[in-house]
Amino acid sequence: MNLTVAEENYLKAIYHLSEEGTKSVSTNDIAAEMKTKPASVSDMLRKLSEKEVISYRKYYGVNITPEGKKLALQTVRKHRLWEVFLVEKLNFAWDEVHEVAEELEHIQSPLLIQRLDAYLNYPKFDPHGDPIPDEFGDVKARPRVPINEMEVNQSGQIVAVKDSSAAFLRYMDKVGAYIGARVKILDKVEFDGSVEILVDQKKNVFMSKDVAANILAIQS
Amino acid sequence: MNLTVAEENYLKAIYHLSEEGTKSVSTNDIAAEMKTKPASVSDMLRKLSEKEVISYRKYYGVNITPEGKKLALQTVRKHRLWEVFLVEKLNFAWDEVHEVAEELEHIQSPLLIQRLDAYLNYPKFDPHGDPIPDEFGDVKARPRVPINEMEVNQSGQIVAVKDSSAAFLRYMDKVGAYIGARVKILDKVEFDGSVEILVDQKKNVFMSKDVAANILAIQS
DNA sequence: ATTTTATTTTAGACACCCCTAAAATCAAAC
DNA sequence: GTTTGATTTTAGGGGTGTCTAAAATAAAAT
Ligand SMILES: [Mn+2]
Ligand SMILES: [Mn+2]
Ligand SMILES: [Mn+2]
Ligand SMILES: [Mn+2]
Repeated sequence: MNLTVAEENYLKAIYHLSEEGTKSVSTNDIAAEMKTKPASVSDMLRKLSEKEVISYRKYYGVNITPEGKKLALQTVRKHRLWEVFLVEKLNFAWDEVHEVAEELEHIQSPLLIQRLDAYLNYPKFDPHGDPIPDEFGDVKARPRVPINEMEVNQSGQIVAVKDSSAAFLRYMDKVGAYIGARVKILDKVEFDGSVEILVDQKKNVFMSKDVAANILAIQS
Repeated sequence: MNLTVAEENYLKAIYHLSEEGTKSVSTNDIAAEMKTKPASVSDMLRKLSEKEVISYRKYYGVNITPEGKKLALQTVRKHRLWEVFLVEKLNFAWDEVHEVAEELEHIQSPLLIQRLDAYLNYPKFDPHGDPIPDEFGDVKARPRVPINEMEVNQSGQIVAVKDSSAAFLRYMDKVGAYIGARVKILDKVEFDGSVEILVDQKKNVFMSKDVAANILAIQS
């Protein structure tokens, strides 16, 4: 099955939205994710459905098929490998890679990806801590907890961010919260869920629940 | 001026054809180069003309404008830098890079190209010996002579190939004629222009005029 | 059960890029 | 100068992907 660039982008979005919840994905959600209008989404859903990468009942939302998931994971794999390349080899900051990877992920060349993977030494995670699927689409999932759900006095290690936007990543840089940093929950405010944490054993940071929910850690 | 991928490809083709001769470029030549139909070319010429990257009088062929040349050279620069990357870093053979570079050259990111250039140590030539324009579009031209135009007993060094097709490059590999190899003209057949050469001071190779015309050398 | 509201789909339109077939134009031969 | 032949353009149409406005449908409220 050959997909166009637009189809690949839609399918990847549908895959990501599918992973978030267990229910089928709505037209509006896809439109929001893709920054297009629902009418455009309906049109695309018909095409993706014809190519049998999604299953689709009008008005009742979308489910990705096994074939569709496999294709989406290939795109995710390419996206994340390119992100690693940009950061590790070309010295991009982790908040500068997303847009470029969004283009690079559509280059069609199995050899290229195979060689890139080898060149990068078969990385397992991208610069944002997200797992890189292998060539068969298998993902090594790590248990990850948003730090606002950790208990006071618990320690852990930051392994990923949920939000990879440049704005959020720059905030992470600002407070010294990099992937791999140790964190300890010092205090939680019951009222609004905000937390105070110790980052990297040296810096106290106070953050809202919304921010904390985007920082994922393994507890230790 | 923003060009679509198709427009970039056409403009690059027009640039290459312009460099070959001094006359303006014909619709048919562009169609042949782009492997499309003349009707499609006419359509595209109208668009490129509106964007003022070519000057175009109906029925009288095309000339590239200074602005168009600058844009074409940016695409050429990206194409050749990616080719170097593929060969030097990802161990592609020089006959495997063209198709992939044809896609990679359209990635939009000035930072990416600047970093790639630095990462590759500011290469001056691509794997086929073609010069890489700098960021301002300046090209360092080398004097290059097709080896069928060299005299008997003259020596030189292969610096480029005119034809970069996989088939021709594999022939080059087969006869041991790599970029940088020394060559000496041993004999020329008046009748059909074919030549016998000594490659790399060790291998005698007999080739047709057509083949020899695609191997470019500096005389020494 | 009916009305209201939110969501989703369809209709119609436009930009892009390609095609075939037909018409227009240029250049060469007579 | 007129005819002929090659080249080029235009006309018309198909596929992709987007949009706005209107219609259809589902879900929620009464
Ligand atoms: Mn993308
Ligand atoms: Mn990422
Ligand atoms: Mn290209
Ligand atoms: Mn080249």
